[in-house]
Amino acid sequence: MFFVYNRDMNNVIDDLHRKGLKATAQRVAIYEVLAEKGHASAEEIFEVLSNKMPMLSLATVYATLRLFSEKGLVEEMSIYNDKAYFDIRKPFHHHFVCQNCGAISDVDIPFCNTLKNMAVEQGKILRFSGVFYGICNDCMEKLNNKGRDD
Amino acid sequence: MFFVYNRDMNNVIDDLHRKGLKATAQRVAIYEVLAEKGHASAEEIFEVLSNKMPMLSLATVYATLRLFSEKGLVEEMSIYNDKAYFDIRKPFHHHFVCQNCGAISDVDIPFCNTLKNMAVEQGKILRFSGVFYGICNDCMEKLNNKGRDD
DNA sequence: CTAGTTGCAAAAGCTTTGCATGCAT
DNA sequence: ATGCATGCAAAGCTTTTGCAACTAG
Repeated sequence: MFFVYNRDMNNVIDDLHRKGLKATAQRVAIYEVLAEKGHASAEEIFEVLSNKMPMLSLATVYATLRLFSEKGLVEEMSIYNDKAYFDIRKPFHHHFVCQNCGAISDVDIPFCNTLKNMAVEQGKILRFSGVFYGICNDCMEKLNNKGRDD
Repeated sequence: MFFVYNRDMNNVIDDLHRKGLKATAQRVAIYEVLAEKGHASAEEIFEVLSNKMPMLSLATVYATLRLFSEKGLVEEMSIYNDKAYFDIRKPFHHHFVCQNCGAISDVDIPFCNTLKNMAVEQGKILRFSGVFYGICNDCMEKLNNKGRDD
């Protein structure tokens, strides 16, 4: 181990060991970036880390995220169809995506039982992904101001 | 116009004209495949049509789907992050995706107000995408039978 | 007639793979 | 010590783009 991202590292190492994974520096770092950001793409994680770990390979980030996903440490989000985002597993929550600036924010909502009950007849439900697409408040404000100037 | 996919073609032509689009044979055909299947990927549509329209280009299918999406004739679905699916616009409904066989089916549910009200504080909501991931009834049965044999 | 569409091939972007090197346990 | 991880470069997919030929209105 030759790299320490922050002091809570031991918790992360334990988390990885509990899932039967070797606690490499790369895995710990990737996990911590995700824990801090909540959700991120492979590229974003790579960017954040490449200063402190210049040798880090993007392929490793992808492999690690896939592994984490299989072990249930993170959840792969389908928000844009051209890029995968990964989310640290939390109790049920959904996402709001701004179609203007691309920002993704969490929407903390208890799982909607109306939905669940009506879908359950299709099969066994393992998870639900809810995504709101719209314009975030910041962009609404900017767009309104722009409208006034014209 | 040198190709007729079926007899309801006139309705499709009108739909396209109403959106200010030229009614080319390719567009009519793509629209009709989508109307019949409900949702499909560009590749799937291309496969279905390539018998009857051997000259059809996959790039045209992509361009057409993007155009339809901009005009509100179809909706782009993010279900798998590696491939886009397109859905004929219908009143609110969600999707069930089988993680075993990949089948996508509709879940007809009125828009859940609990969700909508709690998300509205994040910004202006334009649309909501709800996806249930699980194992469909067919696969559940097959998997159970397999279990018995072992 | 003319703007907009198509087909083709090449390019772009995201993700995976194969393999030699290196490291956690 | 050894099986698993990593890094690198190349390949694989989906999707977009540039451009010449064509066509719907």
